[in-house]
Amino acid sequence: MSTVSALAYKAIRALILEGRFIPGERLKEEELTDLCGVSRTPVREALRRLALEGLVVLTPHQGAQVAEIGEVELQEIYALRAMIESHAAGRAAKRIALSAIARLKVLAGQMEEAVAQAVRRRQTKLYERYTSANSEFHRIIMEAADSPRLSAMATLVVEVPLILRTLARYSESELSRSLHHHRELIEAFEARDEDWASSVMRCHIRAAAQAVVRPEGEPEAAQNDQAQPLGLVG
Amino acid sequence: MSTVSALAYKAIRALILEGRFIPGERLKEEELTDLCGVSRTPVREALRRLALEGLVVLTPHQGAQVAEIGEVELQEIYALRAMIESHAAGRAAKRIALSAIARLKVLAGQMEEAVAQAVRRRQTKLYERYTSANSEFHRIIMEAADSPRLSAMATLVVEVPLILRTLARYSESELSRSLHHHRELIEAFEARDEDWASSVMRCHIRAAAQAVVRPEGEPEAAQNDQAQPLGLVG
DNA sequence: TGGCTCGAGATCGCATACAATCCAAAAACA
DNA sequence: TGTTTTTGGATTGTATGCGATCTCGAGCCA
Repeated sequence: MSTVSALAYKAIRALILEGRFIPGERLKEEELTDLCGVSRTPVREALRRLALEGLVVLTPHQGAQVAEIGEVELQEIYALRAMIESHAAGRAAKRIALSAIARLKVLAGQMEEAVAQAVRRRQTKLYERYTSANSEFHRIIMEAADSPRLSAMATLVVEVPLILRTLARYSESELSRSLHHHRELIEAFEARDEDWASSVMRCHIRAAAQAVVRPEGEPEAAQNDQAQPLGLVG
Repeated sequence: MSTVSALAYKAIRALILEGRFIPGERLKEEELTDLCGVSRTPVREALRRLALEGLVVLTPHQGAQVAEIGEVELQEIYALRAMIESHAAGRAAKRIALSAIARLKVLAGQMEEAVAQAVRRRQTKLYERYTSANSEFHRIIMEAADSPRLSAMATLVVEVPLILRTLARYSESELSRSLHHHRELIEAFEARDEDWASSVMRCHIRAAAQAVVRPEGEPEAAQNDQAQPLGLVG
């Protein structure tokens, strides 16, 4: 978009998701004005938009602050995410193009490779390769569902948890299960089985919900089933 | 709220829902400025908010217009509504207070009475009594679900169809079914049966989706199963 | 006559000035 | 010394001015 307002929106959103502002922190308009290099008007519009998307909360005459998310709220959000994404998967099963399915296979392969490599090297960070592939995987399915409103709802529940900078700490067996979910989803799509796809996605999200932990949580001593910190995996 | 911005939001929203602006009509900021008695800034904020809620669409440098909804979009919306409200009913089953259930019974009774009266008098309009009771019925359930984000999503799909000024044209048997759904829902709540409540609500919405027609549709000759035009019934 | 270009008017986007509100620290009082 | 009041600064809310962009019709050319 060519509008300055959209620019401010993206900038502020990025700042929040990068953790430059922590949950609960107050966002002063003038401060953002400096950071974004635009005037207050577009900053205000961006804040209003972010508020409706749930990333910030704003109280009249008191300004905006980054949304705080409690444990129960996080569970609520994951429940909604399971609802939305499973619905999307169901719709996608009837509509997704063969080329899109092919792309899903590539992505699934990339994730498997990334995990295998991380396990081999015993390294704890495979964020980038895994999560970017994972995001695209989910995005493709959401697009295939072909329901703009559903997409809008998805961003509502997918992005908000990110402000917590939550990491999913997956055990090796959990990781493996997640990878199998991806493959099973693809099979369900190829079978054009709405119900199957929907069910697998529901499992996938519910399983992910079990693995989210707070970033300040210390990396505990590894169990024999070694835990892998990741970005959001679900 | 004390802010002028919120006032403008409510005013514009009311104008749209009243049909004072028809779908596709352009909303000029200055025009709204006059109608609301405030300056352009709060009007702009209101329009931005309405855009995110789906009531208006706005394109850069071209202003806002009331959202237009096609037939397929309407079906999409009802599918989402079924998803959202059935989920809400499920959550509500586990949480709803007994006092709220009591209130639901009263409302169900009122709707039954309204329908019975309308059928007796062969009158075609029972909008007000029925629809207000119906709205409260659904609102209570949504509140009992105790999930703010879910509520937000609900307004997204409940309000948008209203700009079409759609009427549900229910046959007497369909009306009867709807009333039975209400009672069945209440029973499911009393049984604290999540799955039952969810399923009934899904039926309720899907059935409603079948009965929505455009307002400009002429009132066809009544079948032997006499059709009752109503507001949104589902 | 039909299509294209260009320009005037209208409208929007952004910046800025002013007013209303809130918060916190200091002062006054019990 | 503890509590209330007041007052100043900071911050948000609202109005308005200016420049940018778009729309649409008149005029021009083929």
